[in-house]
Amino acid sequence: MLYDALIEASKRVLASEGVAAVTTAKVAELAGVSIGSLYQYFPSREALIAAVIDHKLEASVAELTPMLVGLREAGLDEAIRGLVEIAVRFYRDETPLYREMVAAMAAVDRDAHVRRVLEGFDQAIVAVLEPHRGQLCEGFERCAWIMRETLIGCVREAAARQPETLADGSLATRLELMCRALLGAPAGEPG
Amino acid sequence: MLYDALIEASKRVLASEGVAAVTTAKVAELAGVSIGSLYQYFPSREALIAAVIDHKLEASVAELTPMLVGLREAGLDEAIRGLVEIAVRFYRDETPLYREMVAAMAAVDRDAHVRRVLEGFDQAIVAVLEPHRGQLCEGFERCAWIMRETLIGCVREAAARQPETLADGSLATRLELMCRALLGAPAGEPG
Amino acid sequence: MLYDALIEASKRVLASEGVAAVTTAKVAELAGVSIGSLYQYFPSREALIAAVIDHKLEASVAELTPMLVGLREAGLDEAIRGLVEIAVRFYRDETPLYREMVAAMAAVDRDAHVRRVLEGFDQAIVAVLEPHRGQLCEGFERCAWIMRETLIGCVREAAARQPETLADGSLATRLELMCRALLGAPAGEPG
Amino acid sequence: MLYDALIEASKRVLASEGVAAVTTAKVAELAGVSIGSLYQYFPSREALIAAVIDHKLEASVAELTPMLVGLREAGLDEAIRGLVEIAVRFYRDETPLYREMVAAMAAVDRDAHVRRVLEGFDQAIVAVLEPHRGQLCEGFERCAWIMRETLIGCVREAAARQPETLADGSLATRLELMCRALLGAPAGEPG
DNA sequence: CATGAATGAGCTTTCATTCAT
DNA sequence: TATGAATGAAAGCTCATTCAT
Repeated sequence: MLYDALIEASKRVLASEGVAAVTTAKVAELAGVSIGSLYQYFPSREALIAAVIDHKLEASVAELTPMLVGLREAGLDEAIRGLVEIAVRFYRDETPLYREMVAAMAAVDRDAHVRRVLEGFDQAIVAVLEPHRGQLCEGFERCAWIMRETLIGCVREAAARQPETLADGSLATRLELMCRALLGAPAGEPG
Repeated sequence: MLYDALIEASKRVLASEGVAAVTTAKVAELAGVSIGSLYQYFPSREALIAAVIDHKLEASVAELTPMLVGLREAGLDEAIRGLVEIAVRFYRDETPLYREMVAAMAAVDRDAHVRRVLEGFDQAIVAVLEPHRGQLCEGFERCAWIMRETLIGCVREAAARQPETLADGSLATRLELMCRALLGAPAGEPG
Repeated sequence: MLYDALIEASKRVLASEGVAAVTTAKVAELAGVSIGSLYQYFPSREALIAAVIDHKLEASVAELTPMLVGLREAGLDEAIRGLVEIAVRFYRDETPLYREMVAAMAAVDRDAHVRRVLEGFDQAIVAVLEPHRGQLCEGFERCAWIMRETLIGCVREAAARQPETLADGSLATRLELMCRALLGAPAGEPG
Repeated sequence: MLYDALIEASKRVLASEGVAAVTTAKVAELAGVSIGSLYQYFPSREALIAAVIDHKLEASVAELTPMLVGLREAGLDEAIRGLVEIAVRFYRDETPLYREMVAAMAAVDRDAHVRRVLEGFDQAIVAVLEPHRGQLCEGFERCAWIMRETLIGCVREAAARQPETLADGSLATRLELMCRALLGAPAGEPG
């Protein structure tokens, strides 16, 4: 489908050359499509970029949701370790695309949508921790966004500038410690 | 000096309208300078934007360094609390400019310089904690970047989407807990 | 019939938005027809616009001819008054469409056809005056186009910029005076 | 001056090929100027076309005003003959440009300006006739636009389709008769 | 015949950059 | 040095037209 080809091409250009390089002509050519066709699927360059962002966010949600749901059955130790692991596995490889997506959002204003997706993640985290509320500090639900921001931010930074800490698991260990402290969870048995 | 006027004008446009709006004509006019003159100080638009980024980073360093140096005398509790406080005070208000600077960096590639600045911050943090190494876990020096990323990331996100947690101090409290856990510091007395 | 629907849709767009807005896509949609079908009835956009012009001219001829024929029985006074009246009744309301048609003709070149239609009108006017040739100046037949141009031009201008002169009949009175003078007709009894 | 070259080039394209053919690229090339420069003098294609119209109107005013002023000293016969003559001399050669200007105005909306210019002409006509008000019908001032419309319209039509009536003076004779009748002037001595 | 997705030439406009003054 | 008019490559977008279904 041309629509998908255009999204795919845009994503490729975005990840490798940045928003400014996402020109309608380049995307169309890379997708093997005429510019005219591009404009039959997207009313403007802005709309195209917005669609790429939305698309990527949706894909993230679709990929992460089942993983998070799977953790609802887990014990507290496993749950925290699982959340950290998901962050690592997921954000490790996406760094360049995400970096450019931040720039793209500044140019296209998808803020409302992004916020909705992030809140969805926060709720999913809360759902994972809920069963263990007895072991957690009061108001732990309001910490979900801090956890999410810390996990994603650190994994991203690690991918870009401290890759060995991802490979040897040392980052994961540190993140678990931080999350436990944030949630008021008792010290876990060494993973 | 014309150079400074141009940097200042660029920063203003960047912060309020984004990288894409930083055109040579607009910057020159805002600086009260002809475009011809702009090109006498900067070889290209890219160079101008890069200079703006560098300038802002240098200013951050200049502003934060004395604060960090001041913390070298402090006790561990005070030190940790102080680091969190610095992050809050400094990044709370800069969110829009930083957001646009991320987009700008994606377009101009200042990575090496950014890395150098960040490493400088990490070393400053280590210097603050050094006196208390007996109370900290082994290898705490290698945690500085995690701390830095967590503090900056969370404060920025809070400024953008959870401002009340900055006002009521609840974010600061949580961040302190996380930092202590990260560093292996003993539980502090309630601040 | 699709043909008529397309002509009708074109005329509507032409009258309300001007030639430039007459796009094949818009016309086809308004006619409830696919663009593909449009091209089965008209070889090009030009041909479509030309057809619209021709259509409108034909309709004018069809509507005015019986009125003019009706005047052949009339006395001279009545004939002149009738010619003025026809111009007023007919061109009063068509101003916007005619205005756009002038622009359209400049873009499509229907000159030969227009000329033929206008000559038809001139002959019809002559036929109305013929019975009274004894009361008219020599060569009055060669004045028909002057009469036609004056009547149409003034009524159109009045409709656009002097509407009250149409309502109170003052324009009609003046035009009658002018026509009489043009034709060398004796001063008429006040209508 | 580039400004004038651009106006001139536009006028040439407009007169010979119509509004639709007035593209920024074509005008710039014909003027021997880059498109970039065109946009330093005119903010848009619309503005360029509007300027061409305004320019032409101003030129007409500048050319006709002294002729009209010159007629204020004249006797009634001479005045009427003079008004007709001015119309003939002036509009005889401009037909194609005026034809396209009508189309252009429909596309650019200069109506207010055009109206102002036309009213100026009407006032100038009144000023020419004023000294003879004793010989004219009551309310002759309100006939100026009818006179103007008739003269311009008929000369234009003659230039396009009845050129011999311009050459042999027969049109002028007829128009004088019509004007006299319109104004209620006594029959003039044969010119 | 009818459809409408696909095409691409061509239009308007912007903006980084140059260079004669 | 400072200026800003001039440049033109390149971007976003439209729309007449075609053609496989």
